[in-house]
Amino acid sequence: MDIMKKLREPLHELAENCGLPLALETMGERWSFMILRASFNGLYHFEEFLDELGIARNILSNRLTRLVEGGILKRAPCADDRRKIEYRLTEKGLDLLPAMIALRQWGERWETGVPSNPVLADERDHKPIAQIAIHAHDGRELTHNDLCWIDENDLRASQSNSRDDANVKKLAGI
Amino acid sequence: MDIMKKLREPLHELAENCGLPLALETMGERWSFMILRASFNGLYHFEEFLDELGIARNILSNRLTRLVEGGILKRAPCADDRRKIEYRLTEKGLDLLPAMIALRQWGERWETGVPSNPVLADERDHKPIAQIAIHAHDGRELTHNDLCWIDENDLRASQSNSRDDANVKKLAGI
DNA sequence: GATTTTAAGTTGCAACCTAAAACTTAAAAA
DNA sequence: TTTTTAAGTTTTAGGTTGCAACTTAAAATC
Repeated sequence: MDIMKKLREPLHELAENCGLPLALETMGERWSFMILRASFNGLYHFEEFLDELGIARNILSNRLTRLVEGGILKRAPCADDRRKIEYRLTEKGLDLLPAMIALRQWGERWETGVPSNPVLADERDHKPIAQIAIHAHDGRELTHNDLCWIDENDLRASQSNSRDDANVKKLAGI
Repeated sequence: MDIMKKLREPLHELAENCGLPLALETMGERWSFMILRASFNGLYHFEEFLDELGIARNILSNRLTRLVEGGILKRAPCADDRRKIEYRLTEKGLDLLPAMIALRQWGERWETGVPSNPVLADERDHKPIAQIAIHAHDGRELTHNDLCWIDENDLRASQSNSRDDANVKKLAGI
């Protein structure tokens, strides 16, 4: 049945201790983020995605299947109409919101001519949300200059004393 | 010369006022984020990317060209060795770091068996950075339940008084 | 100075994936 | 009972990816 198999070499085979290749396994596909965005905007059904995205039927079918297999969406037969199937975000899917907003904000900031309307806001006071940023454990905002890589083992060991050098590597290329 | 043309329909034609499709135009390509990550890790040269990523030569060549065209990397001939070319992150490229870390953290959290080592930390105190999250303008952390869409026009108009309903749309599907 | 090696690409080709349109199946509406 | 709707498959053409071999220019080595 499933004629569209995934024979591409998985990205994550190559990079051991990093979540990024794993994340890209499903979300790095063309259309994945657009489908996710449509889900966040309240679309549930196959034909709705079809109309909204202008994607081909077979590709949509394939991508939805992959998102379901990846645990990002869940399929649920519709109670009142047994032809219909609802695609809904799982907790795992909902948890992609910060990444998606970060990408969206980046696109707004750097790609020309995007007035960005409507705007994502806090429901409490209706003010636009802050830019997604990197924060230290105590809330200070950090830039790429403030970051370094440290080895998991040194983390546990050093809690406050110990020599300061250990396996600290400055984030290069910046 | 450039035999690999981009004939795919651009994603952003379909979705007017949103930065996401624009962002995905370049970063939605397979390998784009992996190349970006390699750049953040201090790789500059073609052959370095080749060894690190296990990508095909021609694909790497094509992706680097697109990233340069997209203003995310810049090409710079190497001063001391005129065979070499350095690919370096632009400001626009550096600004993708929050989105990339958000994706990486998501991958770590949800994809099984990723011990995630080394860990990204604050250089000042060597403590791991916080999870990337959505924040209100005043710093409160927000979840998808706290969000809504508001129309740009109402934003300007309503500053504190005016009727509260206007064009506020709850983020659905959640 | 001639030959080899390195760096960064191109080119050719087979396998793979995508897109558009037509077809299928089951359930609901008319 | 026939038509319409929802959600897929199948077919087929054409675009994309990946591997290996080739190219070009500059540096290193003999």
